[in-house]
This record gives sequence, C-alpha cells and structure tokens, in this order.
Amino acid sequence: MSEQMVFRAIADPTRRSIMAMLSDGERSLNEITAHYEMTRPAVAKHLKILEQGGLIHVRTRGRERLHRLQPEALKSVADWVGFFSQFWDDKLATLKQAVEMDDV
Amino acid sequence: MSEQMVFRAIADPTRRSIMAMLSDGERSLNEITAHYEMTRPAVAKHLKILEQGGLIHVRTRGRERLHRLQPEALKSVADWVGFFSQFWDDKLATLKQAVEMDDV
DNA sequence: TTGACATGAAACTATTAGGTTTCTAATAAA
DNA sequence: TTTATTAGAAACCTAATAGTTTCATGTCAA
Repeated sequence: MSEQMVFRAIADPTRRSIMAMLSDGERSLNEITAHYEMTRPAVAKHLKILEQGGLIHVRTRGRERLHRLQPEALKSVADWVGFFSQFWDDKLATLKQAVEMDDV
Repeated sequence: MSEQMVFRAIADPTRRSIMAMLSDGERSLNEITAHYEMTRPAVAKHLKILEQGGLIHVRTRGRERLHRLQPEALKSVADWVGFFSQFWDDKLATLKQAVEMDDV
C-alpha cells in the first residue's frame, strides 16, 4: 500500500468512477460491472488495483464479494496536494493546518 | 487540460518529484535532468506531460527553457479528494466548505 | 564566424496497462 | 442433486508508457 499505488489507482477514470459509485455503499462485482461497457474480468482487475492501493476493502458474502470504499487511503493524496495548496491558497492552507493541529 | 490529464500527470513518481523541485523556483531542462538518473529526452517527455496537464508553464530564455510550477492545476484533484474527505473527516470538510463559501 | 551549449525531434525497444475469451470452482436455489 | 449464479484464473492481444540513441536546430560567446 505504498503512496505510489494510491496515485496509480486513481489515475484511471474507470477506477475513479467506481470509487464514486462505492461512496454510496458496498457493491458486488456484478453490480459494479453492470454500469460499464466492459467485461466482468476487466472490472475485476480495476477492483484489484483499487484494493492494492488500499482504496477499497473486499469481503465475501456467500458466493459474492462485496466491495466497500476505504476513503482514508486518500489521505496521502490529500497531504501531497496540501503541500502545493499553500502556493495557491494561503488562507485555506492556514485554516487546514489549524484544524489538523487541533486534533484529527 | 482535462481533469484526466492532471491525474495522469501526477501518477508518475518522477513527475511528482519534479513538481516538488519546481516548487522552489523555475528550472531549465538541464538543471532538472541533473537530479535524475535518466537521459535528458526522458525528462523532457515528463515535462511535456506535466505541461499538458497544466501543472507547469514553460518560457524560453535565450537558448534555454525555464519550467515553472503552476500549482492551481491541482485544484481539480483537491476538489475530487475533497468529495471523499467528507467520509473520513467531517470537521475538516465542513471548515473547508465554509472557507470556500467565504470567498476564494 | 566558429565552436560550445541547450534543446527538440525521430526512430526504436521493452514493459506495463487495459482489455478480451475461455475455462474452472464454489455457492445458492429449484 | 442438478442447475443457475457469482466469481477467480489463465492465456492472449493491443496500445500506451517510459526509456534509449542518434541527429538536427537555434543561440551564446570567443
């Protein structure tokens, strides 16, 4: 679950789309596949990469596998972007820092 | 300069490293290349992709080309991550919204 | 105006990514 | 206990990535 695996995972539009779908709740492979014009194995590969990046968690229920979003994995991305955000928005960056100082 | 081009650009570790370097100020191709164990054309290709994503701006000074960071291009990434941040940090998300409401 | 320097461009190579089809295994339901 | 359903696995194909080497072009400085 290196930072690189997260960046790699979110680089593909299909995978970002899957993440958006899963923000609504967990879904099986078939349910996810129904939304795309590609085969089930193709979607399964995308899910594998999302899992490797720590962005989703998979559990087995009977014969199906349910995929659930794990958005905390995006923290590393948020941190990385946060570093650069100081160059375009000092006010937001300062507030953000204050909040993170406060607790989190 | 589609959103996808930004995600594509930041997916590569060398390119993220270049961005970090440029946060310190603009650099020529040769200066950038000096920091990596790859050839100049290889670095030039990375710079081209960063430029296509809108993450850097290039200007010509004499026979050299100076590359300057354009971090605002990361806003689309910040927005995207921001959507998911609500699922892991309500407090931060709320504050962020408030700030963006306020002006920006 | 020649020589050194900074970059661009083209052609090539190897690996990775994203997709397919086909086959197998496990579970649920009739 | 068959049959349908859900998913995993393997083999394969194609295109895109990331890199190389070689050559051409424009600019600066003796």
